[in-house]
Amino acid sequence: MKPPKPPTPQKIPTIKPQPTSPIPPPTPPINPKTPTHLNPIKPSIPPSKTQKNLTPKFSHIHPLQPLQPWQTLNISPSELSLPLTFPTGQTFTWKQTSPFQFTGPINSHLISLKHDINGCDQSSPFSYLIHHSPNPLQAKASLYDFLNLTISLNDLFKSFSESDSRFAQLAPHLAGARVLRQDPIECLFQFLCSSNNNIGRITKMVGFLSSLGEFLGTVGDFDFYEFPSLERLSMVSEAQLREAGFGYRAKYIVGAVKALQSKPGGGAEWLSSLRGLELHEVVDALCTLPGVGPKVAACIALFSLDQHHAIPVDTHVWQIATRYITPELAGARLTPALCSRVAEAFVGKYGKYAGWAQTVLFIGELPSQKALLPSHLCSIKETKTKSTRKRKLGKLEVSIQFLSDSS
DNA sequence: CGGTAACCTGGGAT
DNA sequence: AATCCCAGGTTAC
Repeated sequence: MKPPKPPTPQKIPTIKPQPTSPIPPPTPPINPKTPTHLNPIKPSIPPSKTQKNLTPKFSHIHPLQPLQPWQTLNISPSELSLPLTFPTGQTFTWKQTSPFQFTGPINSHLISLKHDINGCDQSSPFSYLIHHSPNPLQAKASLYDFLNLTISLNDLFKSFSESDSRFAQLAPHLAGARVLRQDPIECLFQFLCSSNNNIGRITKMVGFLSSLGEFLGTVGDFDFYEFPSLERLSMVSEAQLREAGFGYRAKYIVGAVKALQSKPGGGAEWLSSLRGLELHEVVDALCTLPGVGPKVAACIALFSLDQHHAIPVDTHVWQIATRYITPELAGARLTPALCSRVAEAFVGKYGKYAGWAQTVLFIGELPSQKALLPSHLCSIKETKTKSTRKRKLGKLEVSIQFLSDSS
């Protein structure tokens, strides 16, 4: 039994600009001589081992005065599942703030979404609460945009199920798994943190970056910040990031900020302007940024740049593909060339919104979700060491087979 | 141009 | 207990 935690464990006093005024460019508040003073990551996550899964019992009691009461969202559960959308690796800034509630920043709004499973109208069980907003009238529009609600998940699922019987089997268990439409800057820096990394540490790193932004409020045990602008991000040094535990990704962050700031019209505008381009142009442009390769580029493209058929090919997707879509690649290793093969195969199978299908299938592969699926739909994940060994041994053979296949 | 090793870190498996 | 392996990869050789 432990006493209630202090509400603001995460703090970067040397970095945080004045809360109310815009950042004064001539006098950046960072003292580069004292990077060791910076130690925000550790306190951000309590040291106990069992903290993560336990949702606070009274997290609905928060110190913020809500601007307005809860308001209904006109969305059905088949169009949105909170647990299949927020904690599944497309955003790391939203947190579960009670059993059926998630909270996160959308630009400078801080919003909670709640699924009321006891409500009278189960066709429209969601409501939202604006904790903080410079313009509450605009918050709803921002929320709808963020949730990508102009796209009908029902229609997509229907279409995917027609193209793929396995998807049809999976679909009922993964209804409401939605692709968000995030801010491109926020999305970029989140996925810069993701390379060769695990969810827990990515979350900590993103928490660090976030805390460079304007403080928005506290909900449950979590502090929320507006994701920092490039200008604010530029105030943190590589040394500070390394000190904070970013490892080699520290130079990616610093480098990407610089590269973006050198773009005509400013990096944020440059990034957003990619929304109108073709996927290959978007990916090429993103890959010019340090730390952005094909995988990260696809994530940014899909999760923030309206590239609905971008396919981030990671190890999970690779597993799915070799099992169900391109079995001829089974046993081969994940190389860039094969990644694009897999991506093409996904688009061939699911079409224009293949990225959404990929997201659903990816979620189905997550250990947390697998537990909820009927066993016959679960892929057999035997002892890892064995399959890895086999894969390595069979690599040459399979590559040859693949080459002869495609010629 | 395709294949490989190195890269930071921390948690879990061996 | 020490080591290995892996995690939503990218880069440099």
